[in-house]
Parts: sequence; structure tokens; C-alpha cells
Amino acid sequence: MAVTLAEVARKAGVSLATASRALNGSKRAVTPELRERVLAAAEELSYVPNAHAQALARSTTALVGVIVHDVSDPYFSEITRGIQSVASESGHLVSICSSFRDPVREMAYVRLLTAHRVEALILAGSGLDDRSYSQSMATQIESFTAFGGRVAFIGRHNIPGDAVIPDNVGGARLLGHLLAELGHRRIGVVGGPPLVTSSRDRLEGFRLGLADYGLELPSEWVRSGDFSRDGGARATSELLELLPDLTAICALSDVMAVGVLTALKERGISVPDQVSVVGFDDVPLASDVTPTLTTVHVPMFELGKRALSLALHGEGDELRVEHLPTQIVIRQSTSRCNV
Amino acid sequence: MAVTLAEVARKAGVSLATASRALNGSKRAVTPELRERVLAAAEELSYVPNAHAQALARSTTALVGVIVHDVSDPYFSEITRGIQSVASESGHLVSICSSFRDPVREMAYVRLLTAHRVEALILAGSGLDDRSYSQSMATQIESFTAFGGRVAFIGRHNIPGDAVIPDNVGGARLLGHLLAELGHRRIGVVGGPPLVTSSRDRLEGFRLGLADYGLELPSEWVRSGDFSRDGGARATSELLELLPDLTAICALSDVMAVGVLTALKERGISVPDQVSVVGFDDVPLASDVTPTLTTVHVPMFELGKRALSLALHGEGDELRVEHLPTQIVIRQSTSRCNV
DNA sequence: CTACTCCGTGAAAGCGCTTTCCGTATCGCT
DNA sequence: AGCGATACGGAAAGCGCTTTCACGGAGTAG
Repeated sequence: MAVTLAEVARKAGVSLATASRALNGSKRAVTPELRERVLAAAEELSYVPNAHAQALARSTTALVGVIVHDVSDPYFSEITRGIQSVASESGHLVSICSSFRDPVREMAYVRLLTAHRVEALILAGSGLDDRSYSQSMATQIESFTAFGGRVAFIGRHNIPGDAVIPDNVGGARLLGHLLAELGHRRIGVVGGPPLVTSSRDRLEGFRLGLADYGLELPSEWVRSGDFSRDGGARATSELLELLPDLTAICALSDVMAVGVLTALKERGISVPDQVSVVGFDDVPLASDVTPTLTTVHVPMFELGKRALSLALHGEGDELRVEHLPTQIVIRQSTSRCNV
Repeated sequence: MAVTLAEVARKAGVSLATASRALNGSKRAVTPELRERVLAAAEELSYVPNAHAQALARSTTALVGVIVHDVSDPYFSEITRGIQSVASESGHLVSICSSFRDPVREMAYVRLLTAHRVEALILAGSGLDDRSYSQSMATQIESFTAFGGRVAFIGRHNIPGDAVIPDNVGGARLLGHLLAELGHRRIGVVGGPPLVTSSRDRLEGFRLGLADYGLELPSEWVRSGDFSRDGGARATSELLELLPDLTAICALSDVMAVGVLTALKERGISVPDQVSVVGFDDVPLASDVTPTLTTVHVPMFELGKRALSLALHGEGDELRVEHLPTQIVIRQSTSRCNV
């Protein structure tokens, strides 16, 4: 059944040690002739090394773990693509877990990945800005790093570890500028979960942007969706009720913005003629909907790439935080306010 | 640094064996008092077992491997969600790999996952209907199953293994019926890569559907995209050149259909007034675009769930193939032909 | 009170691999 | 020819854990 290195060695008529060296092309050279014999034997028996045994012996695993909110959310799937792209270069195997922003689940996954001694652990999404959460997460992470692995966070940095974060504040600020310049004054905001750091940053940025034009954003005009399409639609209903004459809606994620678009369409409100809509992230979806979405481009793929690179090539205790620029992309969903 | 079970045992003043039993709640009971001591010691040292050592000792890994075409393609991310949902129930860790339909990459991943002795291996996407490909894939798979793992394919069954496949033929046939009934006669088709089995099935189904109404589909009217948005757009250009007076386009995947929609919009062709468009899959995106897409619903999440269930609970050599029904979903992108 | 069965515990044998440490054979040099 | 230096193969010691096996003490029955 399970063919082991021992059998390969026997078949090739060499010792275990030699067989191992031949297959790994180790420092220590092996006579070409022997190497060939071993390779042939391995091939013939269709030997596949046991990664666990290797991990144990080498105490290194070539594994990386990723915990995201939800793989099927385009924001995160772009990120995982980025991660995979560097992982496949470096020969690492990627384990992806979806936490659905459930702290308990998330902790469980961190522990599981710790057990697997992944060399790098990437956490994206979640990032609750909650005392007890970050407390226990921090200790959890600590017990991970104790094994020599490195963590990298994407989009948050409230817990010790490398981090790569998009310029949420700056991007959102530009959104504020844009809307202000277009003459919008009554603007509804569909934010993310209030406890999530990136929600906060984006909201704050947007506020700042409006403030730059002397505008205020009453907090009743901010509704929080949960970064989901339906959340966006729900928030839109609430907003419309509260502020029937609004002329713009700023959704702090594209997925939610799509929900906004849907809700508006259902009510026969035309975008951008009656209401302008902006999103955030620039997921592929943003350019597929009608009208195409004005949004802030977040380099998701790059975020993933950088995060893994940091974690893989980091050393020492020095933690690096990288900020990636965002930039506004103007499409069809926004226009000058005409009331 | 790395705290081992031995240290926990020492700290608790028990033997290695007892410590192990206490932690695993093994058959062989342990005196409650001792168990507590061990648990406390483990907690205090923040001990996390080494999964590799466990895997080696138990020769079982609680790991499952998944190879898809591309995680960020919504079709596959829905599938992986399904997979993860059952994996998290059964406590399995999921490793996800994107092959980008590259046979070489795919093989490499199969081998890698074999090395990790995953208990279940799910393959979705690809499925080239190519002699030499399936040949070598089959032997690769064989060397995997030799270790006691099980494979499950999603959407193909040209290689021995469990499989769960959507009713591609049936669904596409309904699409044929729909378009025929709406009076369309000049219909362009945007198919998937010709070598991929599901592309073929869908194309065949569509042909059958038209045939049921006495209509023929000249093969020049079939252009193949590559299941990508841009592929869909490109194919549309070709089709339009070849068949300027077409009244409907059938895209054999939603993502391509979105490309079709975009291309049409660019040319100022209105959907569905001038041209009807249908897709396939019913990814979330399909109901986000404008007009919303008439398509065939493929139970992707379910596909993932079933595949892993099959692989996890299968036994013996008997291979099970499950067919999941598809069903047509009529939305806004189709209308009666009015020429 | 002896004989016998349970049951909790520990010692030790692996699981499949890597790698250090030796031993031997080969080579180049004086 | 004799010497050290070099190179390569093999034996064996782990890596961290599970599990079989053996053991001794406690409990039950005769």
C-alpha cells in the first residue's frame, strides 16, 4: 500500500540515507549512477514522499495558512489569488479557511494552522476593534509565532504582526471630495460593520473628505450593512426612509454598492440621474454592473502578494507595516447633483 | 521555543502516554484528577500539538485537498464554499490550489496533495477530454488512492473516481427550448474551451434543445471563449461579424455572458430588445448585471458539499456518480424575437 | 485469605523521513 | 610509496506523537 523510502532504497540496493540524499539533491552529492538507480526505483514504485514525515524531520513545512472572511466574496478571492501566486512560486501549499467573521471560528482556525506549523499565517477580514477580541487573538497569535512562523495581517494592524493595509482613509476621503465637488449635500452612507477597523477607517476618511469642503455628515445618515449585497440593499431602504431626498449614496464596499444599486432600481430611482452611487474596492464586479460603479481601487491582488512576501521573508522581531495606495476610479454611477 | 508533549507531561508529573491520553480523551480512561493536571499544564505552557507528528503516528491527517481552475472565478468560489462547509463540520482542514487549467500545474498539485496524504481530493474544473491528459492524470490519481485517500471530481467523470456532475446537457437543452420558443432562429453560441468536458456537454445539450424544435446550429455559429469575461466579449465580436443579424446569443457560462453583455452594450445593441442573451451557472453575478441574466442554475454550493461528502464517506472500490439537476431561471435578458 | 479480573499507568516501539557522525575508499601530492 | 585530504555510503539518532504491551494495585468472588 504505502510505499516508503525504505522500499525504494531496498529496491535500488542502497541505504536509506543515500536514497534520501538522491531524491532531495542534498548538499552532499551522490554518485550519478546511484542517484539514477534511486530515481528509477522511486519512479517505478511511484513513490511519493510523506510530507508529514518530512516536516517532522526537517522541522519546516512549506505550508501557509490563510484566514479570510469568506472565500467567495470577490474582495477576498482576489486577495487569495495574490497569496497563491507567491505561494506557488515558493512551493508553498496554501490552506484557506473562511471565518465568516466569527471570532470563535477564527481562533479555532488559528489554532489549527498553528498545529500544522504553517510557516506563514495571513489574516484578512475581521479585525474586530474590540478589546477582548484583540486580547485573546494576540495571545493566540503569540502561541503561533512561538513556533517560528510569522503572521501578516491584511487591512488591520491592531495586533502585533506584519501588516499590509490599503489606504482606506485616503481613498474614502477622495470619495468625499468627489461627491462634494459634484454638488451633493444630502448623502447617505452605507458602512461596514462598525467594529471592523477598515469600516471605521473608510468612514472616517469619507467624513474628512466632506469636511474638507465644509460639509458635515450627521451620524444618522450612516447605516451599517455588513459588507454583503443584501446588507447594502437593506441599508438603502433605511436611508431612503430617513432621507427621502438624498442625492447620493456612498457604500463603503462594492458588494454593498451593488446592493444599493439593486434597491434603487427596484424603486425606480435612476442612477446616476437621481442618485449618485459610489463604492469601494473596485472588485471586478464593479465594472460589470450597470451603471458601472465609481469606486476606489484597492489593490487586492497586490495586498495578498505583499502580505505573503512579508511573512515569508521577514526575520527578527521587527514588524513591518506596508501601506498600499488606493485610487479613485470614476465610472458611470456618479454625476453632478441636479436638484 | 517549541513546547512538546513531553514537557507538558513532565510539568504535570505524568508519563508521555498519559499526557497523550488525557489530551485526546482516548478510549482508555484517565483518572479525572490526572486529566485535569495535564490539561492545566498544557494550557499553561500554551501547548499546541504538532499535527505532523500526529499524522505520522495516527496515519490519518484530517486534511482535504481541492484543485480548482481559479478560486476567484465565482463558479469555483461557490464550490469551495460548499466544500468548506462540510470540511468545517468534520474538522478537516482544506488546502485549495488553483490550476488555471494548466495540466502541468494540476499534476504538480495532485502530487503535492498526495505527499500531504490528504484524505480526500476534490478536482473541479479542467477535465480535459484529452487522451494523454486523462491517461497521466489517471495514473497520478492512482498513486494518490494507493495511500487510501479518495478522489471526487466535480463536473467530469472521464477518470476513475467518485463524481458529482450537474446536468449540463439537460440545462443547456432547456436553453435551446427557450430560445426556440421565443422565436429566435439566428443564434450565436459562445462556448467554453472545446476540450473541456462540460463545455462539450453544454454545447451538445443546446444543440439538442434546438433540434427538438427542428432547428440546426451550424458550427460556424459557435465561437469558443475560455470561460472568461474577456473571452466572452471577444467571441461576441467574432459572432457579430459573422452573423450581423443574430437575434440571440447563448453563452455557456455566466461569466462569459457578462462579457457578451458588455460587448453588446459597447456597440449600442440593446438587450433583450435587439438581442437576447442567456448564460449558464447562475453565479451571484448573474442577478447583479443589467439586464439580469436568464440562465441555468447550477447548484454549485451543493456540488461542493456533495463532492466532499462522497469522498469522505466513501468506502471500497465502488465509485459513485451523482447527477445534480439544473434548472432554468428566466430573468430579463431574454425576450421574444421581434424581427 | 487466596485467586483472579480489571483498570489506570508507564515503558517502549514505531510512524517515515533527514542528518550527523563514522568508516572506508579514492585521489593527489611529495 | 606514503601521507593527508577528500568524497561518498551507511548506521543510527532523533523529529513529536500514538498505541501496544506489560505491570502492579485495587476490587471482587470463592
